[in-house]
Amino acid sequence: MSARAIPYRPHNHDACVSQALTDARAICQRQNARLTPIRERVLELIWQSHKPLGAYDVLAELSSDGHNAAPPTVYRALDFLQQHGLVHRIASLNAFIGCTHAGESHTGMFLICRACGNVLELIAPEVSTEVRRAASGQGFLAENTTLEIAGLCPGCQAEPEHE
Amino acid sequence: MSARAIPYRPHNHDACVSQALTDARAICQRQNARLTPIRERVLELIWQSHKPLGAYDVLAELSSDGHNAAPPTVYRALDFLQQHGLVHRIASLNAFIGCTHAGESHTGMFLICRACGNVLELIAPEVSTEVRRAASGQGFLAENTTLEIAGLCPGCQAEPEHE
DNA sequence: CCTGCAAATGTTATAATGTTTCAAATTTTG
DNA sequence: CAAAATTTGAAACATTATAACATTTGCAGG
Repeated sequence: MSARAIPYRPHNHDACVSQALTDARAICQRQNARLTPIRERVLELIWQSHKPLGAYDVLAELSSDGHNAAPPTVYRALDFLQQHGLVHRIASLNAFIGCTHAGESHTGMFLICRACGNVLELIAPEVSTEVRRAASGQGFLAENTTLEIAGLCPGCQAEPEHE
Repeated sequence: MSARAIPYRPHNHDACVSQALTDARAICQRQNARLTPIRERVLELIWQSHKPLGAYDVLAELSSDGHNAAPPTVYRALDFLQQHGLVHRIASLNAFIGCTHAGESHTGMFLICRACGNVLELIAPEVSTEVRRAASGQGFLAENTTLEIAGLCPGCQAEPEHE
């Protein structure tokens, strides 16, 4: 898997999207899962930026496509994409973001900039290790970790308080 | 601050509640914050168990008190309690739980049992350290961490799959 | 080919969670 | 006490998510 762009920095985002779609197709094929047009379109919409998108935002985009969709359509597509590790849900925002580590088994950790809204997904093995250790120290069997960190990205620390 | 009960194990829960209320009064006094009757009642309700309670659950309890409250009443009380570190919001559950470390400055980590629904709040300095390290490794200024771990508590691992 | 099953999608309605707004009451302060 | 600030009441509304059931589509086996 190739080097990854940093959300906060300018980059050719179209490349992110097409890479994500290519990866997704491969992953679904490998898993015998059907990346139907709707699902692919939702994935593409989610990937429009590195800012998480709400389900109803996706819905609105679909509508402006001319696709007359209802909420369940979107939620079902998102469920599918989550199940196959293609998108993540950000619980603290009720929103969804494309997985930048699809295919790799991982527990994501999300750095959410409260100023620009971009989110960086990070794999931090040392964090995962300590989390597991802390849980098992209590005899707790950890299955699923939600780790979301709100704050300021490098760019927004530099120029505080304006778009 | 005294030893803390473990949610998963039987304990005199009334003691938890009254301890929490006593602590809360002291903390609010110290901070010149007004723990009004509604706020105190909401805190008490949240503390009824070690399972997180939804805002509308609190609302229902208030109603059965005879108190005819509307949603904003509950959300305002919960905001206040959060602001003063007396309750936490569990983002992955849209629910609230009493803080078992009120007064101590901390970043909570929550072990959520998917079987019995109890939640243990944990302070794990090594985890916090690694989280900070991972964030600042990206030049990210971390302000607020959401760390919620779903899984099975010791008791529910022992007797799998029944109430 | 076609038939029948399973998976996916459409459609309508509704549930669950959370906020805005403005008015009234209460508490604090000068 | 009077003015200001905080808290609460109340109604409406916004947002997020799911339930239930009908319909269509893709596909395997006869």
